[in-house]
Amino acid sequence: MSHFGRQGPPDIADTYSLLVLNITFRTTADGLFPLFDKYGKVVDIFIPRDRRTGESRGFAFVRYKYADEASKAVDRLDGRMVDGREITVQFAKYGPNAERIHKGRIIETSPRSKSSRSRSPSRRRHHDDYRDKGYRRRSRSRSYDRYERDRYRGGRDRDYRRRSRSRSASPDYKRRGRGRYDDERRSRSRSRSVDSRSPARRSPSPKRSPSPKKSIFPKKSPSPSPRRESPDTRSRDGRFPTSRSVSPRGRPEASQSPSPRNSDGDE
DNA sequence: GTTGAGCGTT
Repeated sequence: MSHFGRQGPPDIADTYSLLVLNITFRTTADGLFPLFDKYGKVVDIFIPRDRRTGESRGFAFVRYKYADEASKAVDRLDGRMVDGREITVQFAKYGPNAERIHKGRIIETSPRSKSSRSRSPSRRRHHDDYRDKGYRRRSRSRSYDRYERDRYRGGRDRDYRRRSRSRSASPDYKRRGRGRYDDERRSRSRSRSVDSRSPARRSPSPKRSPSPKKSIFPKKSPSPSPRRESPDTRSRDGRFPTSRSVSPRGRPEASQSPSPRNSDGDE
């Protein structure tokens, strides 16, 4: 009874949906219930959450029984501080089934589901069209970003969507002066160690890679990210377990000339 | 433990 949206949509025929944005990721329906219930009769509250992690996406849907109450809640709760964050309450524009909603009320539903429902022509396309709907995460959560991209792989449209939301941010001003500073610092560094005591230390960037390990390969080192290979992976047989990295032609001599080929699939 | 534009499930 306390948990909403646990069994699915109860009845959205005579309910008004409110979209609550900007809520904390820890805010739950129970936490919003008393807040919204104070302004009207809340039929149900649903908070979409990720299917992989199961965390809230940052917004919730509050269904009211009456429009007047919903409107009041929007006017009252819109801009309210919840859990230390200002939430944004407004009428939902889209319904759960892609229906059109006016003032939180569904005004357009399945047009064919009114007369005869004997035939069910809409009984296909019920697959999990996750990316079809443009399922996007809520943010580029640090490392999760890479993790997701690795999973989907090949989703160019996804990237496009993500980049689109940069319209509100302009952190380009923050990266100013850094280049100049770098240049200046580099200049100074050079002047300092002109040939005082470290002739081999004429690196323009002593802070970047002071000790790039041993130069195993005389040249060719385009890999800025030297991913460490699992020691146990190649320790299994004492040789390179890679199938295509050994010798596609059949050359048994692979231990002498370990081709620095990083064919791990940079794409 | 983390993040922050947006429109939804059994």
